[in-house]
Amino acid sequence: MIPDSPQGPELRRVPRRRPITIKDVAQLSGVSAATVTRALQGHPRVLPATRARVQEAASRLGYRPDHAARTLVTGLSRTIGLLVPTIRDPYWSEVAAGIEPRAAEDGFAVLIASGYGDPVRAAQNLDVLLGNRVDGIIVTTSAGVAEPRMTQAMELPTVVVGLDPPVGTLELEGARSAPIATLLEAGQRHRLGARLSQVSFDDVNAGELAAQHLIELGHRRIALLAGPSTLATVLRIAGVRTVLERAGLKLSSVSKGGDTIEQGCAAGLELLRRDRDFTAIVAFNDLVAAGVVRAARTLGIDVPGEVSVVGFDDIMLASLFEPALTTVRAPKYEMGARAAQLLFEHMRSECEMHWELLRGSLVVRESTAPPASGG
Amino acid sequence: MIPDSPQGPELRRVPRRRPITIKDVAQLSGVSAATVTRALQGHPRVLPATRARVQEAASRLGYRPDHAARTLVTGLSRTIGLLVPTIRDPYWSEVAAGIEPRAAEDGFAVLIASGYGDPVRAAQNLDVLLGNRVDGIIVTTSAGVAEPRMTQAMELPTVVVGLDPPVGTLELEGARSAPIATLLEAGQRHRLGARLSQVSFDDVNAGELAAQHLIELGHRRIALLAGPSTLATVLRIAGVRTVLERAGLKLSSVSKGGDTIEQGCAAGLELLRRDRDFTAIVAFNDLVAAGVVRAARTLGIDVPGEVSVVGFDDIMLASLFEPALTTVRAPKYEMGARAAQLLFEHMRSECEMHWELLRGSLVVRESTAPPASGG
DNA sequence: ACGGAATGTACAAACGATTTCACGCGCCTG
DNA sequence: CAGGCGCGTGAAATCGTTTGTACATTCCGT
Repeated sequence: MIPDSPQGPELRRVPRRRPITIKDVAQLSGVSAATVTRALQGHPRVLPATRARVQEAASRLGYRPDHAARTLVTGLSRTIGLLVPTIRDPYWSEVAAGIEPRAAEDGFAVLIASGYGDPVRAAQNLDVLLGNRVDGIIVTTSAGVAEPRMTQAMELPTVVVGLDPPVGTLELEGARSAPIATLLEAGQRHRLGARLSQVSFDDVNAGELAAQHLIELGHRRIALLAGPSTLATVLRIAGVRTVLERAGLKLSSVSKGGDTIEQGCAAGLELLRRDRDFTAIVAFNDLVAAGVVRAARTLGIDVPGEVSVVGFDDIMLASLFEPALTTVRAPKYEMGARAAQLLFEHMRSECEMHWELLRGSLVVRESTAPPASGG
Repeated sequence: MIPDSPQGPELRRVPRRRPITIKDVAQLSGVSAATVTRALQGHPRVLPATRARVQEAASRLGYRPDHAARTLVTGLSRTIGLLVPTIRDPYWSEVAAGIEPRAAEDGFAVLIASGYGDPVRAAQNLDVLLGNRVDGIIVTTSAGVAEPRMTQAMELPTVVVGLDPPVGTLELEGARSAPIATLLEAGQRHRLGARLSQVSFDDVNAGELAAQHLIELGHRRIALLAGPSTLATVLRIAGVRTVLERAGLKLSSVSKGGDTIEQGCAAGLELLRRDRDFTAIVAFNDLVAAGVVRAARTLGIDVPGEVSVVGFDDIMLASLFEPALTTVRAPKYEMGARAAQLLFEHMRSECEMHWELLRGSLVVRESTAPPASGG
């Protein structure tokens, strides 16, 4: 939207030796530039002999088509943009890792930009992507893009990964169960273009899996540490509640747990110091779960002996921690791969807009066990 | 080198609505295209009034200069390439995180490619970068690029991060102390262009820091778990040896430790089961260190009570592990930032080729303590 | 043997921005 | 008062590739 800023610090015009162009190849192989293009692109109406001659010349000269020129005329950059909060976060770097090979498979490069959860920087960096004429964009909801419509207005194929629009107004306690249906409906409302899809982690199902696991172990009194005020939190809680209600139970308590190990530890300390009317804790994610475990250790409470703890995401730490954390694994890499796949289908217009939920899977490790006193 | 493959799967030519070009802005503001460029680029010889009119028109139309066209004529893409083994590795994603903001600061986008430690894929993906006309490249040594000269031949500004060329031939025991000097000399030998620099972690110093720490704690018998046959391993061992020799000591034992938590655990088990003639272990990296700790726990050996363990890198796990690992922190983010800085200086030709060593810093946590029996 | 496909190739016009050069104007200076 | 200089602007060339169209060749069937 905003016109480009001046080019910034002067870059010395590099005296690169004149690059090999298509004309050089044309000359060496004794044909026109047009034929060179067709020969190299596999156009059918080129004599095999000619094609061979051209290829020979091209590889001899080390010809490499100029991407910019090609983009200029075709309007396709063979590049996709990825906007994440920060690549430093292992969660997102794994999503990114899932995207890359799928893109490379089609010869696409991935342009990475970070939003840092800040609408201003996100918008700026998104602009860098758009300025680079990316053919499509994968953007994570928590990157900080204030207006998803921003990309839609561009009529660019877009895939949104994740499901964490800040829902500040949404009362944590108020949202008893937020069925996917209403969310889908909300998605329909936002529907501005058909070249948009979304890939999300099925938070409700994840909550259900966690709760199910604890119930099967025999726990009947379960506490929960919520995360920040995002849909992910709300949905996971909803999932937990659903399963509990089905078993005729309800959550012993719900309190703020944050989303870092320190916050988890603090919340854990507070929770565990109160008179304990629970035998298990569902933490918002693995970091919080690790924090709770640490808090328990500090208080001399055994995990899983006295309290079971289950987290979400299955970050690398989860398996290495002591005790190794039981968690609901979020298919991060797969989400990236799926997002890339959808994006390519959109770019080929082979796919209608839709919302895809990827299910997590329960990973049972050492932080959960049957309750001591049988619940 | 290899002529471009055919364009791959057909992308439907998107019926994007005609994008706003510079001509539209020119028309609306009643000037020529040339003036629009100058006005928006901050060229000095444009009447303020004209500039204002142009800017107004540009932002009203939502004009965004076409990157491809600009690249075509200027020869500069305002994009840098980054080649890492895989972005999935938190180590490299942190390096990448250090690069991005520096690039964004100058309006540069970062194109990411993965080498997966495989020369073939690395070369392919490097080709994608080069095809995209990146203005510079940051490549990690372990990405798998067989020929560093590949980029140099292109006369592209390049910064190499890391220092792990496979040194298969190098005998682990043979390399008593590989002074940085000889490495620098080797670097000089490879010197093909002056627009190349390297940023490395000072492995020798890191080894020294680790050894120094243990000696200061009072340890006198120290064992070492080496990593894979890379320079990093050799140099760290050299650093450790230097300090030990200065104190009139020598390593109790050196054995293969691998570079994963599992390998570390296996090696740790073997090491700890032998009659223990040491009170501390220097592990190749944090993962191996964590493996050793796990092995110790398995055998009922207390860390740090009976054996101290120190690692390298300070990966996120290190601080969260129990006991939290004492380690020598590798300045990953800073290495990325520094690499980006150097690259930009190269692009502006403000900087001679050089080899920069970034020092680690000792992070004392819980896995080290004075020896029980006073060494 | 001849008209017309079918086929292979060349020519030239895009694509959208930057940049060189040239032009006209007003002002200063000798 | 005139020549020249600096300034602001426009016209046109240019970057390297793709692609629509036109031309030339070969080949077929009758």
